[in-house]
Amino acid sequence: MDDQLTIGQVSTRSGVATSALRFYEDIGLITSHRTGGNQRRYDRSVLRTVSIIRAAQEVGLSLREIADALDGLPDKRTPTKKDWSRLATRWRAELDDRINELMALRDDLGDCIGCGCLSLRSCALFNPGDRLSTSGTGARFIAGEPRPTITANGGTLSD
Amino acid sequence: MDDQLTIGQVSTRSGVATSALRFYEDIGLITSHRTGGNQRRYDRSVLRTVSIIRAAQEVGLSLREIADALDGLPDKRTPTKKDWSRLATRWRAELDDRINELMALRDDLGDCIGCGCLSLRSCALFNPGDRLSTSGTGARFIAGEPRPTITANGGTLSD
DNA sequence: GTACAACTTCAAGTAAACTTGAAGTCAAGT
DNA sequence: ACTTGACTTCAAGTTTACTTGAAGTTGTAC
Repeated sequence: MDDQLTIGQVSTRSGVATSALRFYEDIGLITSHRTGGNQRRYDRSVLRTVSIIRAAQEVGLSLREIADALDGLPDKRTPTKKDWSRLATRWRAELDDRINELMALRDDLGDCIGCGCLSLRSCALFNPGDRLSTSGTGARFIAGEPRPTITANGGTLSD
Repeated sequence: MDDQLTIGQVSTRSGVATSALRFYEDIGLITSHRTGGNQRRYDRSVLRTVSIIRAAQEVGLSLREIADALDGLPDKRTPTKKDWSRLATRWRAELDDRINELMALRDDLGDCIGCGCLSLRSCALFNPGDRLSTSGTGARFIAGEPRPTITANGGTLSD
């Protein structure tokens, strides 16, 4: 009946471990206030924020990026309908990019399976240079995936 | 003119840092032999293996999973055309799954943008339980993404 | 035959996103 | 009042996929 939720309740309802919730708070993704006895109490709106965090993670964003997006909101931390709409629109675009990348890779794989391209002369999969140049502009590597330190020369592999 | 490649040459041709190549060798993904002076020399086929490793990573597999797949080959380590075809087929299926997941998420995002579902009653994005039950069987979480330790109860969030 | 880039090993560091454990405090039911 | 589960902090540990650095060796071009 209380309008405030304990960390355990938030955990149960959101499916996110209490340790993760504390961690999110440490890095400023969510906020809480405290009881007299120093226990956290959460506003119900934290459930929305946590859901947004998880959705954004599934899109492929790092917590840092999510925090930045949330910090950029005019009225901090608890996104309004409009805020959410804007975030969703932006994230959807990133998601589109990632989907397109994966579909291109899938096509490559399909070609490889069909053409027996282990001879590799014409296989896009075996030509990193080609891949990079054909997947358009924008982020090429997903978060956490380190960029290659040396640019591939795109040389074809001889069999 | 030598048929053997130094680690630097493999790095340049594959776009993979020398430190990464040594690391791959440490964990058994690739092999080399040594010169009299203890320097690594690679067979040209290592380029194929490295390409496969990178492609598989892009699909979302961990190095451990890749190593397992490569170890499972009848004639270890350097996949033949047929091996490659089989790997590619399997990985393409995983890629399909991941793409489908992301497209479902994209649709959810699209719905959210359109419907102003911050009231959240009907929004798939805000209902982890629904998401899990609608995305079919098979791997639900990509490699490296830790499983939630507590299962979501799928409760809807009140606004 | 010497300079110098490229190589060697090994230990330690890095980053993200958390989890685990210890040692103690709080809240709620009986 | 007392028990017990839920909570607190803080430091350290975990995993993946590498990178960095130190200290020394090799290969090759001149």
